[in-house]
Amino acid sequence: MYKVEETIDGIIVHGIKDFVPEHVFECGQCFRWNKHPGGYYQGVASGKYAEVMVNDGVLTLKGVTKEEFYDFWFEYFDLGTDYSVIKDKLSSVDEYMEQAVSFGKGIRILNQDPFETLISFIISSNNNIPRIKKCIENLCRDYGTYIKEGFYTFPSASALAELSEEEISICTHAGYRCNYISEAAKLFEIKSFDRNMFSNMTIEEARKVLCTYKGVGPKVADCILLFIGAQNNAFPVDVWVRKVMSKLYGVETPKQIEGFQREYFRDLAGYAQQYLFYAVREGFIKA
DNA sequence: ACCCAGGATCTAC
DNA sequence: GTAGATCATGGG
Repeated sequence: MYKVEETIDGIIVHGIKDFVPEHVFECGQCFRWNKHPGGYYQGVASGKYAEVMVNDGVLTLKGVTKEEFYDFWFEYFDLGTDYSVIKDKLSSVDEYMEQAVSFGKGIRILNQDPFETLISFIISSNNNIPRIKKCIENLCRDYGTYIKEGFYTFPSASALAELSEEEISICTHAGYRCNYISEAAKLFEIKSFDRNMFSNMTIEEARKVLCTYKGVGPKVADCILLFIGAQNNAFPVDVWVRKVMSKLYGVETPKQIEGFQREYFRDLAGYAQQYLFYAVREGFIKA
């Protein structure tokens, strides 16, 4: 399906479709990838550093071996999913979706690390993306493992669990969320979760479990379910999506939105949400 | 000084 | 079960 070749400092993958790194990394699902002046994205996922570039159907991954690609990056970038099918279906839903999909045509929903996603989206609540990224990078620099100059792993649950709230506060400046981070890390040590566990539950059950972690409510729970790749029909509703739902579709309350998106987007709700969120937040769709 | 950001929690009804 | 106040932080 894909042809993979090793190079002197990484690999190249042929036959790539529907993959624009800027769309993938800037659409709000992850916080630890940044554009390098050299034109590629660099970042760390699950303890592994990579440089990412896509040109004419060829994915270049520097710092990655063939083995690491099959063991990890293939799933991380969701390369087993054909986004052409998803985009065709969503584009035919209505004109807003057609616009949103055309704008974010290179989005792929990543399969991210559960604990990192949990903590990252706890930090995201009532916060803006630049600050979220700073909080997370501070956390990684102080309590993650050094990889190379300027790059660290995301801290383990046990590393964060043994910190005081004050230590977390001094490090992150995350305000009242420091208590949530501390409590969630401690609970995760006792009661962890993964993608497989939540994909074998109904979405309602999975949400209920996630909301037992302090700082996780309905919106953050859906972000976690979607961005660890457990539930493709999770539909996170933040201030931007709320605006879209109100102005484009005339649904207001959380219950109205839930009922509408389920019926309207079905099993593609998560993808629909992400195309809409990206297009609205970037000002391509006015709402 | 005020408003906002990928909201959640706590309290009161 | 649901409306309202409150929660730290930094940027506009």
